[in-house]
Amino acid sequence: MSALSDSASPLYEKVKDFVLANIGSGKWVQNARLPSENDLVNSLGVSRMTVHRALRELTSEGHLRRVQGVGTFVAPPKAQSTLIEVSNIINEIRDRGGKHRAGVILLERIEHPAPAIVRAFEFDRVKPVDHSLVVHFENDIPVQLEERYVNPALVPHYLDQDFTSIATLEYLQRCTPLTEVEHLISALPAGPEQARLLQMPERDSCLVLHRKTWTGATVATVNTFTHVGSRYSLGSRYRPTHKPA
Amino acid sequence: MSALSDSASPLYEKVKDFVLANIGSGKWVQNARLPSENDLVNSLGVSRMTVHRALRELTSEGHLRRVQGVGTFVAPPKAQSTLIEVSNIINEIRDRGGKHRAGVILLERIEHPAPAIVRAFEFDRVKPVDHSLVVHFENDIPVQLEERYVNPALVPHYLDQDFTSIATLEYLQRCTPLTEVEHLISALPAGPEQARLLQMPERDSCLVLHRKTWTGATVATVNTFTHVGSRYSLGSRYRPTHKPA
DNA sequence: AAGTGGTCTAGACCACAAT
DNA sequence: TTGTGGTCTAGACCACTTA
Repeated sequence: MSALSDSASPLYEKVKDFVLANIGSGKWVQNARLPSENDLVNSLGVSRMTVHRALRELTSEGHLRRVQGVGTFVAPPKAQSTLIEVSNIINEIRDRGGKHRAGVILLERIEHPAPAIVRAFEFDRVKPVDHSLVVHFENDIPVQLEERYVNPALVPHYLDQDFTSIATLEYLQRCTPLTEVEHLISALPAGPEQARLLQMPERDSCLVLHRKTWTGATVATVNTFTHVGSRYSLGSRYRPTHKPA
Repeated sequence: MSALSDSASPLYEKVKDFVLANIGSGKWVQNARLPSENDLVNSLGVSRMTVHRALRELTSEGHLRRVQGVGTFVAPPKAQSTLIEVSNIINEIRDRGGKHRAGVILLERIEHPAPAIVRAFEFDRVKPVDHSLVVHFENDIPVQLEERYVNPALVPHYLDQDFTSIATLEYLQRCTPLTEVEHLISALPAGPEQARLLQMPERDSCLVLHRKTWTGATVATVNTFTHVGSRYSLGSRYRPTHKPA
């Protein structure tokens, strides 16, 4: 009695499917104990290494919990969260097959930044920051307004790069290891400046993504990406595990 | 000549560390070809299964790329993306110390869903779906309109749960293993129904999160979460991976 | 002491790609 | 044909928990 499907997948995949099917059908409920490896070896007719690999992978995928000397158990449901991937706008446009163009509005070093900027960088006193404002076009239609404040102590020569061809995030990551990222997504009506630069009606919805990055305990960049609500959405597909076929 | 560290970790971990050290030091650069499994077996003095497990895990972690019949190569740096975590609204509100309340607007089984719904579920023919519409309040102010379409074949008795106390996602995950999630975030002006249910001015900005989930190849749920732009934003802080000492 | 999972080996067969 | 990675086995030893 094999109880394993007869498709042309590896044996350990069939064992994984067998276990997932028993969880999915409710036969093995949350926190229930699974048969031991040796039980599965006997009932499924495969070697222990194969059973072990299947159970090990299911454990690393979050479906099982294993305790040496005790047993294997059905794990509680996945952490109560799912993930969204944020890629850079240039790759996104190119992946869609669109034509990308960037227009530099402003490049400057601000010697005496406004209090809000100083606060965002968590500076203990006023320090200069570099500032860039770039519009990204997809097929000559503006889709994103990219505003960045960069800590020159971590990213030297930020203003000297070629903003029209290289993804800024790539440049930053070459300069300093970004160890932490904070995102905030909101929906806001367009103000006059957004409306002008993004060629959209004032008061129309913008999708705004704030991103703040750190290198260690130091704030590296403070960014605001403003998108035309009617022309842009942020998407992702995420596979917690991944099953071939 | 083992070249492996002598700490008390498993052999396959030492092999992984050995490989990562060679990549980290620049000895094996991007796209360079690694020694074959048999080479490593000979030079490191471990069995092929152990080498194979180390290389397999490094591949699944994104450090290597393997091609059957060809060889093993150093993978290009991690994909140019950062992640946003999406948690459920009830936990979010409670984490902020707010008072959560949910109001059920509609619970129904739709025997003949609209074409758009049938298409979203990727059904081959018209099948019934369960439908719920719930408003979530934070301190008695509406913040989210939660609309869900659920596949009854995967989630039996969906309409019978207590929508006011349990996070719906938790309930779903207890019923069926969600293997894939797709998100789409957009900013849109509020229509009449949104304005009424969320007590917001019409045409004001909404932050809309679409979420579609799968169990294997089957669509499990199709959801739309609509938030008042001026009262809600989606946030997260992310720390890229780090190695345990 | 008995049962659990964790690791490791030696050897085998296979599918695949390059030669 | 040769070499690569992919899988699988049988058996072994170990560390750990429970009784």
